[in-house]
Amino acid sequence: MSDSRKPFPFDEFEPKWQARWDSEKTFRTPNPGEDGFDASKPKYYVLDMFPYPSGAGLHVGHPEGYTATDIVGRYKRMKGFNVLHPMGYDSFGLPAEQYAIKTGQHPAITTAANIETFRRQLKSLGFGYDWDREIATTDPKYVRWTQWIFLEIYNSYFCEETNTARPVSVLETKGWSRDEIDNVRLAFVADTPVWWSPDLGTVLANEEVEEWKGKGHTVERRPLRQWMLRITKYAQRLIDELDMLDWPEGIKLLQKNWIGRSEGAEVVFEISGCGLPPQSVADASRVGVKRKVTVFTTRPDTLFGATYMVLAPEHPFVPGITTAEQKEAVEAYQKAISSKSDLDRGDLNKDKSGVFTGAFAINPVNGEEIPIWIADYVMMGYGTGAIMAVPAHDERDFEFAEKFALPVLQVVQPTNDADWKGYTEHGIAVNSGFLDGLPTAEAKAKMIDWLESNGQGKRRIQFKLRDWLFSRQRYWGEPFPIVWKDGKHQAIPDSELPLLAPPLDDYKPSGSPEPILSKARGWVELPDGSVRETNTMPQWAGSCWYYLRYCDPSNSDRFISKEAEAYWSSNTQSSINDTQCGMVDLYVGGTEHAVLHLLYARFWHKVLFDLGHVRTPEPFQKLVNQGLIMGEDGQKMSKSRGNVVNPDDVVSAYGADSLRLYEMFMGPLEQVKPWQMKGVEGVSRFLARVWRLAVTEEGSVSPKIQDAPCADKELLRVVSETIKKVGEDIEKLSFNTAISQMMICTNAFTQAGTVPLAEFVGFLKALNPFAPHITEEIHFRIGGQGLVSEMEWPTYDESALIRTECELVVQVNGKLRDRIWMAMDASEDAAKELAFASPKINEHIDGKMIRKVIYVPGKILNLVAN
RNA sequence: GGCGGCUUGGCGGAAUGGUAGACGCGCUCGACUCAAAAUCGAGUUCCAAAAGAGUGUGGGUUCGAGUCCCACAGCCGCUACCA
Repeated sequence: MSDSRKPFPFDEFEPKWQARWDSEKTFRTPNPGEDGFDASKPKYYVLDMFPYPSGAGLHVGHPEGYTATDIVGRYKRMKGFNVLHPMGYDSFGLPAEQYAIKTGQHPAITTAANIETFRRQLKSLGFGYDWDREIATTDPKYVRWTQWIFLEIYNSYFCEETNTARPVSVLETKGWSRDEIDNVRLAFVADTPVWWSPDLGTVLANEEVEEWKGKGHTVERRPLRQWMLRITKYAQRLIDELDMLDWPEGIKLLQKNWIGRSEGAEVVFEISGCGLPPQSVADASRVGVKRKVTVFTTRPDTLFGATYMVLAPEHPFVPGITTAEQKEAVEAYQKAISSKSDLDRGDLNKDKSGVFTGAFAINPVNGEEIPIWIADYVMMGYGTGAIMAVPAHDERDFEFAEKFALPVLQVVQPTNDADWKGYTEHGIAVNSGFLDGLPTAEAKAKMIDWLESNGQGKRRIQFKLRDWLFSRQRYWGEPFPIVWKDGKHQAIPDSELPLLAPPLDDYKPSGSPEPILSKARGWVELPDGSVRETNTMPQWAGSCWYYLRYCDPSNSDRFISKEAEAYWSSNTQSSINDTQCGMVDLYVGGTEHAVLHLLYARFWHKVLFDLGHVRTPEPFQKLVNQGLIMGEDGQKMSKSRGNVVNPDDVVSAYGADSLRLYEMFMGPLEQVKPWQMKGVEGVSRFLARVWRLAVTEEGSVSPKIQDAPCADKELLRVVSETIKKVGEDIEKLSFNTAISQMMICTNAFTQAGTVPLAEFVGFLKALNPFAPHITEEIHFRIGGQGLVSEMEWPTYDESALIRTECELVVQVNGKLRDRIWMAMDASEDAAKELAFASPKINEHIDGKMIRKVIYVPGKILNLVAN
């Protein structure tokens, strides 16, 4: 498109207004105590998920959420709020480092260049961020406080009595020993089997494994010494406190399922001596095997139906209990399982496999001996790594029992006519001694009582959630502020923060699990003989608290000042309910962070809450997930499909306002929707129509603009309705319908012939949050003073909305038969009279009795006749 | 397998239980133009049309259902032997 073809000169005025907002700091938000702070205004905190600054630049998904929050932020400013609307960069992490390795440049350089690109692109879209609050997680001034928060976590334990974190100093005063304290810290070191990726040179959290494997990296299971965060202590609170949040129910459920609470019981089985030859009993005692195995079950009511037991192949008791005859088979099986990649264990698991250990366990409830097997369908990582198998009422156990010809014993009677074999629902207990006749729920309770009073088990709540594997072996992350002395870890003094990674020539993966920082001997080895921790933190660390730092981004004394924390946590009425538990009023971002980022950030926030550093129990009050934007072919955008749309191209062809408006007009924010370049043209045409209302082809003020009271009642009504609806729709985040109303309003202006100035300016204000540049420019060209962005939200006269006449729909037996113009407040009798006068109505009620009349004034008259 | 979401014209999508298809795209016709583009105006669910039919399918509640309830199907996500 050549310049002369552009319907309005966005390429000239968009950069002009961006420069003006920038130089005048139009969107600067002062903190309490700073110049220009107005304490009488309520606060509104609207947050975007900050981008990871990749080399590829922004994609069209970014401006979707960012435009939505920008509209809300600009609108709330106009409505008289102190709006906190910041932006920053999640600039640590594995992708940055991989990119640096590929290009041979230091990650600090590539990261800075990428941030530069992102900043330019964000500014070119005219977002009203307070750029004075811009942060990057890699900034040493930011790292300093990430490390400080880590030390707060490190120096805390979880107090079971209060159900909160407390400083470990509490334990010191109680006389706890150093080792005892280290065992309960919220950040702790453990030797644990982890996912190690040789070509990435780092371990990965369980939840990251799939992502990187998908990108072609290899991953293997290894036991390694790692830092962990005790997030499991917060499992119950992380579930319960979801109730206070205005989040989509689907996301809440996703988190609940991830945390995976299940109620059940531990049952203790003794290992029977009968199956054990003397030498293996001796083996057992030598390796410290207790002669009891504990299983976890959610169905203690089925204990009478347990016909065998299964241990995970890695279960530590396995070597001790295996009989001499079975030893070879068991070891072969264990070896086969450990060499299997998890892919095999996952995808190719159609067939159950397992081996008999030769040992037996005694069912505590009836004294029966049942065989102990090992099988890979039992995981070491969940429950106790051992199960009682009840094949009659568990699908997996049933499949296994069928394959290995193990007995299947019914203990639950279905309540419907289903076959009892493989019946896993609740029913009535049978063949179960003292439980017989009880429904499942009661049977569970009675069995747990029995187990507890006989010392054979106890009630237990089990979570799927594992402690958070928090260390990485990479270069591009925050080093741990920890040194090791005499085999024990300790925090470095606060005065040494931030602890930055040493410069390295080579940060490529070595193929060994030794962290990359250990290569920097001069950094690692300290004069007093202690050595630095060489692991680094995962990318999540920076994104766990960035929303707090925005509140007070340049504070060098605290991660956030008490005053800033108090003000930005203060209660404003959210649009959904009146109580506020989260600091951020509105948080918009993609579903890909539904579990991990949002769970980790909630966890850190709760620790900070417990320690008295923040006053809200939750970080994010209202969460909205924007839907994915698909390619024009309806497929996910990807380079390989060649359907990627670059926002820069759209901006240069149609302007930033058109891109913003189009992304909001595509459909509901939360919905998945395909890109259509024709649609961008459509909204661009709409903006051109608005432009031509006020500006002639020569660029002067259109003569249609008349600075006189609006005499056109209908036009006045449309403008008033538009201002009303746009405001309401922004509150509901229903941007597509707000835009369609503004299109209706523009069409009304166009048809009206003259455009009354006051109404037109009101309209410009309503359009401003969506299309800030063109509205500023038009306002300027028609002689307006000041910035539209700094004006108050337009008002309208309620009386202008009132209609006196309406088109009443007349139905006969629910079918539309006629429409009648009549007074809005007409009585039912008057409406009926008009209806009976209609030939179309008479045609349908002729010769019939009117049985019932439904009249909704202004809407509908339904005659029920037969 | 489990959980969640979605299903409305040729397309993107509108519809507090009350005129289905707002608004936009596309298309058709007209105006302007030597012509085209742009722009402006009219039309556009289906059927030639009256009648009628019509919101994935089948049932139900209701004076009235795209909307509420039950069952089913298809598509898209996430998750996966969690005992």
